[in-house]
Amino acid sequence: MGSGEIFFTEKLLEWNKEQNNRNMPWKGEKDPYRIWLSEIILQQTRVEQGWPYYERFISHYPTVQQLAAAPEEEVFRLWQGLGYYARCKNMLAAARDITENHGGKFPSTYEQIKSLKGIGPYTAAAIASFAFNLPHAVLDGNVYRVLARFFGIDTPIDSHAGKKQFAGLAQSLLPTDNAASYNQSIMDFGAVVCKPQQPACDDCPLQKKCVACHQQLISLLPVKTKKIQVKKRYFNYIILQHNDNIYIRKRTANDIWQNLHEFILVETDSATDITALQSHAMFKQLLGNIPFSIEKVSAVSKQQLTHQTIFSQFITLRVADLPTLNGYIPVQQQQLNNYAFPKTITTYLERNSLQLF
DNA sequence: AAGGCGGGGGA
DNA sequence: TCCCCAGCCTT
Repeated sequence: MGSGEIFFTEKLLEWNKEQNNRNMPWKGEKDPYRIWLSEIILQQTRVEQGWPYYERFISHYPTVQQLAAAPEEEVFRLWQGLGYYARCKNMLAAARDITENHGGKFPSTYEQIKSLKGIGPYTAAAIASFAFNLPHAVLDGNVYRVLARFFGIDTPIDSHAGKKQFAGLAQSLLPTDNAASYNQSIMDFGAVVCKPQQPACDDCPLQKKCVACHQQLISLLPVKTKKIQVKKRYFNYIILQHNDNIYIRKRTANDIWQNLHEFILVETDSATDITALQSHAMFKQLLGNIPFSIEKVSAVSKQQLTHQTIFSQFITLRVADLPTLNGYIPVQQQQLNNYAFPKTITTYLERNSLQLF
């Protein structure tokens, strides 16, 4: 280990001891179940956003056995609004795996932890170090940024070479007898001091040897190469009502919002008004032979996702008879809150008092 | 190796 | 608008 590396680790631990006042409910937690829950919730998610979800899950499911025994729909309802819903599905699968195949005891080696669904290198290292003090360095967005800046590394962090390089460096910096504390420190440091925008370099205890700070590279590091393409989609949701029944289905396609529910969807490749929509093939296929009256047409709402812009419009139709619609089931309006919906739909439901949340 | 997957906050 | 957030899985 060079002098820069020793300086880095020592100063970081010192900062943690003397200046780090970041507080979170899972910090210092030793129960691997609770640590795991927090880590899954926090994947690609800001602490402030995940915090209330963590509290809710712990309160509903204090143990992994209780989570494993929960109905899937109930768990998705608790996850509703948090995004990246595959995490929820995988989390439940892992909970059931632990209760069924690990005797209800959370696995305690890095490899066993990492083999659980939804747990990759970062989460495995976090659980292994926090719960069991095993010497595995975490490598998350914070760590990439702190290391790239301090050591002046411009290898793209979203490349294979970059991942390998940063993983090796991170591991070499880890004090193997103090993994939990060190891992917590570097992430807190990245979140509080070495922030993405306007880092607090003036108060930074690492500044003396920080390459980015000395070479004016703060805003250039870390380097990312991939740029995402945002595509536009137009969702026309038919809220088909018969008395107090509304038709919904679970999304199963290889697409966004998998395992969440939605109304009758007619997706079009451009903005479409109600008249044009009625001649759309999908509309005719679903509703062509059913007499209906148009009750309400909403304004178009826009939801910006990372990789898609969703324009959605809600059209309320009323029918006199209870039709059979391929793939959709009628649900009583009061029962809608038993199902998980994507944000764009819950927002509509709230605004139109169709459901109490 | 690359692309897909949510939602929200801040610049 | 764009970027980032305690990343992971699939192809």
